[in-house]
Amino acid sequence: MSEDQQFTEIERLRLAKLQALRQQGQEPFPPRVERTHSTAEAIAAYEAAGEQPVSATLVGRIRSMRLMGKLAFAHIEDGYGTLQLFLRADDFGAEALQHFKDHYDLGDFVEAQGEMFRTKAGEISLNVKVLRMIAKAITPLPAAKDEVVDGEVVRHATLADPETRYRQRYADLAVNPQVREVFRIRAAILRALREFLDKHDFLEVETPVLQPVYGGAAARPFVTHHNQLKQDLYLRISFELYLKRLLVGGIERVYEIGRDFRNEGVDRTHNPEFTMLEFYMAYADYQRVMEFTEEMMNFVGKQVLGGSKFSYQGHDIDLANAWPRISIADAVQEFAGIDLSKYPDAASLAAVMAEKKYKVRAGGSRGKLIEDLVGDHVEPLLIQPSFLYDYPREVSPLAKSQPGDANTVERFEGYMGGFEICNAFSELNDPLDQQARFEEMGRSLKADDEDLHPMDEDYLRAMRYGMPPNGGFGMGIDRITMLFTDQPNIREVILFPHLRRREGE
RNA sequence: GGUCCCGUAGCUCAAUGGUAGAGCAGUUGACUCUUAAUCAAUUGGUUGAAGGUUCGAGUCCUUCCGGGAUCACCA
Repeated sequence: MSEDQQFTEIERLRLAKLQALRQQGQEPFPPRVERTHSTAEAIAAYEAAGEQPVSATLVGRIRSMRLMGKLAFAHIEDGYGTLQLFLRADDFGAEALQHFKDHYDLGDFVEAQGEMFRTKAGEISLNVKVLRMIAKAITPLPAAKDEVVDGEVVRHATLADPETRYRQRYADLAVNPQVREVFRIRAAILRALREFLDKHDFLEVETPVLQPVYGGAAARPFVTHHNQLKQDLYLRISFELYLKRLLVGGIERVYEIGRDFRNEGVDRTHNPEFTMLEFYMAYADYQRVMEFTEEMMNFVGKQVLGGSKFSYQGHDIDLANAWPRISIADAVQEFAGIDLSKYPDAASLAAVMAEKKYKVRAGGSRGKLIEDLVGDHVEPLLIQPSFLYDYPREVSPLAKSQPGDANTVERFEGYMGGFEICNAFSELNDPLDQQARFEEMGRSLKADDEDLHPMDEDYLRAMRYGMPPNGGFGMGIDRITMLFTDQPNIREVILFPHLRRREGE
């Protein structure tokens, strides 16, 4: 491929401008810049000085240009806002103005030194004395133009194609300010969660991403290989079993925020890698964790949104209302019209579901069928923050059974906006019961997939040393971010979501 | 993986089976208070790829690539 063919016509023109700058002794990518004010600071300083001229050196990216014969206007954008540059032949120099017109483009980063003033049209601007290129843009940004309507900046014909936006997130972020805002909120959520947990004496830890035995959830793992050890390793599907080992070690309250990997289908609420918070709290049960969850989410709302109310996809949601707590049995009775106590086994439950024309999965256990009922008939209705509790034992191998009801475990899930946001239980700490559950699960999984044997002997050994009773909790950060930023798709809250590889890339 | 929809200029989008277009961006010129600046002129295309039907395909058919929605899957 010749050099000409890898660049578009516009790019070749810009490369020529870059070469011209170099030939004139102006380095288009200098290593150091001057900056006395951000754009916001410069405006504040000018106002604070009673609108008397204030000297300032600003940096930023050129976002608009309006060129006239002996006068030019341009807006630059930095991390704090935008500001208009005013270049007039009288002050800036006729030759310098022509040089600017010939060599500077939208998207270039510049350093501008001059004095703050107000234009005749009333906009606080920088009357530029000296302008310098600090990073030349070869490829044009995909945005068209900004229009100011009632003080709001409206950007026209901006990058909209989702594929390009995700593959070239840098371009998306550069031209779509609302995308930057999503990730600012995401960071604020993480900060607030850490602040809350730290305040409550939790210790933040990091546990292995590469694991010889995966576990803690029912999901297919990614497999990788360590060459020197000649050993297959799995990317973790949860943190659970490692974090609970730490309770055995005497850490009473522990949490981890990090990445989980699940080799499963991809849709608008699932990405192959996603960010999870898990915490474990010794001497707490699932009821205590439920209260703590409400408290934590209200704290996050206050820190991130400044209150408890937000809107998600047209629904007004309020974190501060007491979160309704509904048992699985009551929820299924109310929303699916089935009294679970009358159908004690998979066959009879499947029969009544078929009678009601509900979807029935072939060969599903009673617990699995109950989960399906909840997923189809209850979950989509739970728009306001709500808890479902008391789950079937056979879909919860790490949760403690209810006293007096071995088939029901002390577990809850939190819902908001019509999807699951968290999952928690009174953690099983009886090593003998745990071993039986693993064996049970091994058998039921074996029927589907011979490869799935998540028996973790070392975890059982840890538990035999004695694990304090504790409540555990897991929450998907991506989904919380979707809710708080009103995004319908998980890819909108992940900077570089996974997409299929394109030919030749 | 199944089904449906989509892919046209750098960006946003048009085009009954009949000459591939517009706005913005770009280029050239005019303009000393513009702000989607304005005015005049103008460049830019293997219509995602490869086949097929047809006198003629952006449009119809097949396969492939990529994306979106939905279903399946996901304690």
